[in-house]
Amino acid sequence: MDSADDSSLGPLTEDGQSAGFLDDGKNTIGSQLASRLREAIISGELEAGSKINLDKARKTFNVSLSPLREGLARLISDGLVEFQDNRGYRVAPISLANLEEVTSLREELEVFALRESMRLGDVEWEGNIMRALHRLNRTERDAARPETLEQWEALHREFHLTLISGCGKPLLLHFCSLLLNLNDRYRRVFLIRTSGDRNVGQEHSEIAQGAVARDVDYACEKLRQHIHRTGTNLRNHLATKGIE
Amino acid sequence: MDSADDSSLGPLTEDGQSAGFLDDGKNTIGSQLASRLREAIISGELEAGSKINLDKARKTFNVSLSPLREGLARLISDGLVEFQDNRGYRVAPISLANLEEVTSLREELEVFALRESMRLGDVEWEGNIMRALHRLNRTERDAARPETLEQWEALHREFHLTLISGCGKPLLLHFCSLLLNLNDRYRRVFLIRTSGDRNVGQEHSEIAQGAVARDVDYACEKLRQHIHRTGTNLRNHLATKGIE
DNA sequence: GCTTGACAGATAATCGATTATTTTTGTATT
DNA sequence: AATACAAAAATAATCGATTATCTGTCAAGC
Repeated sequence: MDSADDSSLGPLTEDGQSAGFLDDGKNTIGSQLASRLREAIISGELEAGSKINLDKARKTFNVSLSPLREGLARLISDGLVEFQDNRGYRVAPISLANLEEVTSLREELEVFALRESMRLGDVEWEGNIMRALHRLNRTERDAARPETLEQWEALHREFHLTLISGCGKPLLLHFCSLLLNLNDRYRRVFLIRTSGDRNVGQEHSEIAQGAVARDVDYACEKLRQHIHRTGTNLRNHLATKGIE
Repeated sequence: MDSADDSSLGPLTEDGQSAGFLDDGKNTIGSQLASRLREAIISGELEAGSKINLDKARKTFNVSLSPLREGLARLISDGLVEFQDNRGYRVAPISLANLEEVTSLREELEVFALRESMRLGDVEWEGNIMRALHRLNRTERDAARPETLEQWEALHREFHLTLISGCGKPLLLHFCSLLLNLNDRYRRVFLIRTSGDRNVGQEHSEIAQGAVARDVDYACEKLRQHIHRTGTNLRNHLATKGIE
């Protein structure tokens, strides 16, 4: 059938969300579900485009409809789930067109946000960048061990968000965070190894150093190229798998 | 108390949503609520920053919690409602900083979308612009008659969305639509008359004509100025009312 | 007088059951 | 065989009641 393969999705545990943000520990079931589902979608555990059967999901996660809908509603804001009245939810599909839009918008918005951050960011912002860079570059990605991939993805996301965190524009940050989610899904679904002619670690370093040195043109151009190369790389992998 | 003043909000009627988009008529209560609440927030009927008491709202609209939460969840995606676990919903607050961000992002995103539309848009896109422009310029705004204001707002929104509708980037359109919502709320809450030195009708005409003539630099600059002036205008009104 | 903690009322979250809608299946008709 | 329709099954939406959490109040202790 068309249903998402959720066979490996266990019931909810009490861990809440994982990544670096402070967790007030008072999460509702709906919140936990949102985190759990977000990770399941971004990691590819739930297949892109597949229908989400509420009844099955309810049983899988051992929850009632209310928090399930609650959680799914949040993923709609994230662009990871689509919804139609009386027809339910489905995992947002992937496509070449979507990937290209995500890449194009990242080039536009992330670069704009970086420019603004360089204009407004303070010393703490600079420090946060250097820390995020260091942690990222110290983490090895080993395709054989999935937990290192997850770890790397989290730190990579953190790095990109930190870069632009000084821009003072909450809405813009929200948009960028959303685009990053969508982008990361492509990378994780296609389990990309960076192509031979790239040294991603160095690319990150150049961006970061340009940023803290306030060399606006340099840093922005490096970031734009970084995003663009990732897009090209992913596009090739998509083409290989025959996705249009 | 802190609760939104919903005294004038009646129970749900079966009208569905109003503006020019095709309505499949099969809307759920949650959908209708979302439209109803969106309009209530943008029009200022629900005060910015006020708490939304679920129980009162439930009684006001004569619905159960489930569709109420459903509707509110959608407004979160729209940036019109904020939510915190176990602490409920509140109408998104307004502030000078938020207005400035909205203006700034509109300048960035709408102009980008217009540029892309001019690159990709076809003759139908051009036609849609001219129609939207004509309908907008034919509609008078009379502060004495609220229905003309609503009408004008709907057509104005339609015009701006049509301008950028040729860009071929659904996500970008979504962002712009969201920003337009936020922007329109400021205008409607502050019931702006355009300042004397502006002829908004002419501004719209210039943008539209530049767009269909494919004079990229001209049209984009006119649009940017148009957005910027609106921002400045609104900022002054905000300052007058003592909002920071 | 000020803080702390227990209680009560208010509010939000969740559940299980019911209702509405869609989708599938089977059958009769052309 | 293809189409159209009707009944049945599957699925989504909603409801009313229950449970969990939060917030304000008041009294006891310092």
